[in-house]
Amino acid sequence: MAAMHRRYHHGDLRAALLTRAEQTLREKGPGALSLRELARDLGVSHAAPSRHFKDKQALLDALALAGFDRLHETLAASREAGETFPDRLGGLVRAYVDFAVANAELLDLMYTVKHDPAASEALIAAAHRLGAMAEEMVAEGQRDGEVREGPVDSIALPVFTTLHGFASFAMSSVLSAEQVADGLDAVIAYMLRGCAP
Amino acid sequence: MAAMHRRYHHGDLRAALLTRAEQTLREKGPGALSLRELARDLGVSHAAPSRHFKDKQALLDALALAGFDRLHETLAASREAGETFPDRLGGLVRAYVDFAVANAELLDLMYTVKHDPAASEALIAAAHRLGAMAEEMVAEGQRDGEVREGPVDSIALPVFTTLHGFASFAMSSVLSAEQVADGLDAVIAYMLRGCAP
DNA sequence: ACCTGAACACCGTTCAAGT
DNA sequence: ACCTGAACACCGTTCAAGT
Repeated sequence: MAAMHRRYHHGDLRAALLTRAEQTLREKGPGALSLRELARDLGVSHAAPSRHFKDKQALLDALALAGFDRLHETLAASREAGETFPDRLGGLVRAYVDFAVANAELLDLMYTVKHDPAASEALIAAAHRLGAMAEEMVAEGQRDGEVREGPVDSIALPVFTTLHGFASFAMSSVLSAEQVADGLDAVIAYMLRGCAP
Repeated sequence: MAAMHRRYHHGDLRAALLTRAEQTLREKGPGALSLRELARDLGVSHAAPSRHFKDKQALLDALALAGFDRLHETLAASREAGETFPDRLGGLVRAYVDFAVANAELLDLMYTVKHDPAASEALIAAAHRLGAMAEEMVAEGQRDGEVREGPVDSIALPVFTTLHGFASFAMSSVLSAEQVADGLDAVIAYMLRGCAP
């Protein structure tokens, strides 16, 4: 085993790049993210990352996609807990906001305007999967008579919109941590008024 | 006048840099924004911009700040038109969404997570000025009995949040132009339910 | 005041070559 | 398959020097 010591990278360079990239994204911001530094940190030549990501944007896209997966898992888990529609909605909002605060730079990356429209297809699909969760929750609420009738979209879209808007304010520090905590209940109450039969 | 021809820049390099920067931001995206190219385009040495912006981030901040000013003007104008609260709210939403679609990259820049918390003070203040507009509108609606009673913030914050969330989806192309147009009325109706007495 | 020109330390990307 | 090393064309920032 000493023979292959430091020859090739330890197994999965791709995963190592993503992990390390997210770490520096969180600690030093998106501006400090450099492929060359990443390679240096991982003890690999600066050209090595290109085997796994065709360019820097491809790494950023992969990072964003992984972020959507994790957010999706988190929200799905929150949806399980909660007997009533208000409980489930409240749980969803809190989970989304918590993720936004804990992963501000990543969430920013996830929703950043892509100038190349074709490249963002997978990211848009991932966002739609999130929207679909809101739809399911609303539809379930309608079946139980806890949510007003009408096209699911006409309620799920505004709900998802408010959810994301609040998280967006929280992550961009337009709202302080205190304002987020203080405003949360009012926002949830308002959302419930918008959903009420 | 031929004597000063091409010696110094045409009067206001600072303003020229901002104008040109916003143009390339819109046309080629934020990744293509380079100080050196900007200087080249304006026929000035690559070190000249540093006289007006201490670094690249300072230029981006100035750009974002100017964006907030323009958005503020646009929204203030939309608020004048409209006799009833629903009319004024609808006008505000449409104005914000129009701005978001027409200036997606700029709005993204305006709300981008700044890793240096101190640097973004002025930007946060600008966002708060926008929030204050929502507060005024809600307070006015309360006086006229068109909006439910209670602390202004408990209604204005969710309203502003929904507003921004929808614009954010529109600009990040999570929603297509069609989905934005189709969803607008449902979102406004939902907001009004959240505000209703 | 405002700008130039050179210099420095970085980038991302590509490509022949190695194992 | 996976990585290296050198090369290329760019960056942002700084700083003496010019007018």
